[in-house]
Amino acid sequence: MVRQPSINAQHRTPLSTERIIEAALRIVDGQGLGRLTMRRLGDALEVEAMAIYHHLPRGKEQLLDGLVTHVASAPAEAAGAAAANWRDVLRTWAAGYRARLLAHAGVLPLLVTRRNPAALATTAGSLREVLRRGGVADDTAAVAAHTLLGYVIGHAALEVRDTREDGADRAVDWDARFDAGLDLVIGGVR
Amino acid sequence: MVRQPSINAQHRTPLSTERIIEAALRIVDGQGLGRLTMRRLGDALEVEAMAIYHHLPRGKEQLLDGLVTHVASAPAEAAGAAAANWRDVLRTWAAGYRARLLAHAGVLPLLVTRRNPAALATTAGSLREVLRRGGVADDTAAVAAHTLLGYVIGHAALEVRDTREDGADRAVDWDARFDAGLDLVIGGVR
DNA sequence: ACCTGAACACCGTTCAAGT
DNA sequence: ACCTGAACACCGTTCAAGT
Repeated sequence: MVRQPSINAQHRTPLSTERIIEAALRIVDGQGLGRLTMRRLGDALEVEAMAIYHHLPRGKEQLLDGLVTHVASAPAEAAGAAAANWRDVLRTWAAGYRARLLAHAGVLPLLVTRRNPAALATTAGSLREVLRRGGVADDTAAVAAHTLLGYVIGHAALEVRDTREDGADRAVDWDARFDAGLDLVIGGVR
Repeated sequence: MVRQPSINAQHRTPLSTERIIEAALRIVDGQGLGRLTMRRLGDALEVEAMAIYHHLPRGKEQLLDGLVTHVASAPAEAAGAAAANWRDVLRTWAAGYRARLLAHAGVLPLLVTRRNPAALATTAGSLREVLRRGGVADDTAAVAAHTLLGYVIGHAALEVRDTREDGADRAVDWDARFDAGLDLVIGGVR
């Protein structure tokens, strides 16, 4: 029998980096990036704000880095990319990545900063890998990977801002728009 | 003869929205967005921070909106776009817009927010116009305009973060990378 | 090891007051 | 009309102290 730790006001389930990042993401998704403060985050975790520094010594900077990693690190699955059509693999990845960015739109501004460059590099690298395994030349693969990743991020930015057509207030079918642009980008790779 | 207002400690050249925005952009470009505070901006303008509110009643929100408009509103020149090759017109616009975004990289996070949607809409509209005058069908033009604008913004984001290749520390030739991606996007439009 | 409480140097913004 | 000064309710972070 495993000894259960006694739970009371003093000894709660302890904080962890994961729990902190998840709580922070919940605040950003629900209330926006501007309302993510160390004090509010502490409240959400039922802890004093200063307790967070014990787990994230670099403070808020490290917290934001964690959010970027959590949202932006979503590499394409290279498994079986040689067998399957690599265009379909990239299309599937792009759809998922777009959904991810839109679900956490509040994190988008952080993705566009100098912070935490490794997060996006991993994702970009996985796209290159899919292309190379699909038989695309190295140079072309590098260009296509960055073009595709840039397109998905930039398009998500336009969607979030809901850029209207031409000043007219005609609504845009963003799903169709994204797919058409995606075909344009992926279709151009050879 | 026009009467010159006397200039002394009391009656300096008065504040204006333009001067405020320009000073703010200088701070962002030189020290980063995080160091743009109303108090520091006041210092730069040799005025108390509270004086700014007289010109920007919505305060910092309005200040940031102004920065976005100043940086992101750079429409393509449609003049003579029918005569000239529209692909060249778009290529030239893209190069200029990219340079603009990189010169004011600190503003990039603001471009990716819900604020001030009109700024980007104008730019997107001008791209559509260039395409339509070049004889591209309406639907295709709308897609291509958003794809191109999304690509340029997203690519600028990748550049600012200096996404390394694949985890290796091999440096990327961003100029060449951008041009190649641009050809991919523009070349795909028909 | 993990968390708290008080304190410090900042923020954005309001509001009444000065010229 | 245009700007100032004091004040308020917040920030992020430090540091010594508690358990």
